[in-house]
Amino acid sequence: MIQNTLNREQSRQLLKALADPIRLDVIHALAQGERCVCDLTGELNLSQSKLSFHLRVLREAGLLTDRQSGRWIYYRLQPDALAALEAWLADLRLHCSQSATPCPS
Amino acid sequence: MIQNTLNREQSRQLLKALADPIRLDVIHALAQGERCVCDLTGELNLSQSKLSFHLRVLREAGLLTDRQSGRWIYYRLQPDALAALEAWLADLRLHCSQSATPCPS
DNA sequence: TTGATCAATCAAATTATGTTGATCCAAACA
DNA sequence: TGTTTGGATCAACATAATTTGATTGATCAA
Repeated sequence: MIQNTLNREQSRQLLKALADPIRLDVIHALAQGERCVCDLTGELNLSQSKLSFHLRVLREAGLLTDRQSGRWIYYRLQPDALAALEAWLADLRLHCSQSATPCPS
Repeated sequence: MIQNTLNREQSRQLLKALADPIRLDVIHALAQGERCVCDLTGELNLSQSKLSFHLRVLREAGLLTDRQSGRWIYYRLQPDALAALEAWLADLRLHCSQSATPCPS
């Protein structure tokens, strides 16, 4: 996530990845800092394959990055992705308060 | 959406509502200002019931408000909801770059 | 090496979401 | 009133996403 203006498809990917209760738990856990997968499994009380599935969704959306160290894999939030989404949302607000021209037009 | 700090469930509702291509089209159309349902149907080339379904999802999530004027119903974006989501995202970024303590801990 | 552990992946089953066409309701106007 | 129009809703169907349990690959320690 290098650029900071998202197109519609990119924003949808991010939103879809975030729009799940388990993935939000993961996001909130990682908002406190980087974590190992084995720690997350315990902290969030998830089966290994379930957590792995959701980590993949978040990673593929660009919201997480991972690094391996020995046997362990550490995940962390990608703040750029969050910032890009914030900017996208901010843009939406700019002109939205304009009233409609009355129907029938 | 009066408060501006969302809990996990509220943010999930907003994200889930946004995470759909048709609803993003609706959001983008309304980002330019208020619109009547009949205009949106034409603009986005959607069947009436399909649009109505998606408008309801967005409305119930708190992202849209509607007003009736005669036969027509006008929808507009609720900028507070977008702002609340932005604030929620910004919070997530604050401490996320802290490194993990190495496993085994 | 061998066995144990961390984590990713896969196929099958389940659950959740979205679509379609029909029907209903309320407002407007003849 | 009766009819038309804008829009919401419903049930049946179609599609997409998630969960589960089993399997695999890689790393490390004995």
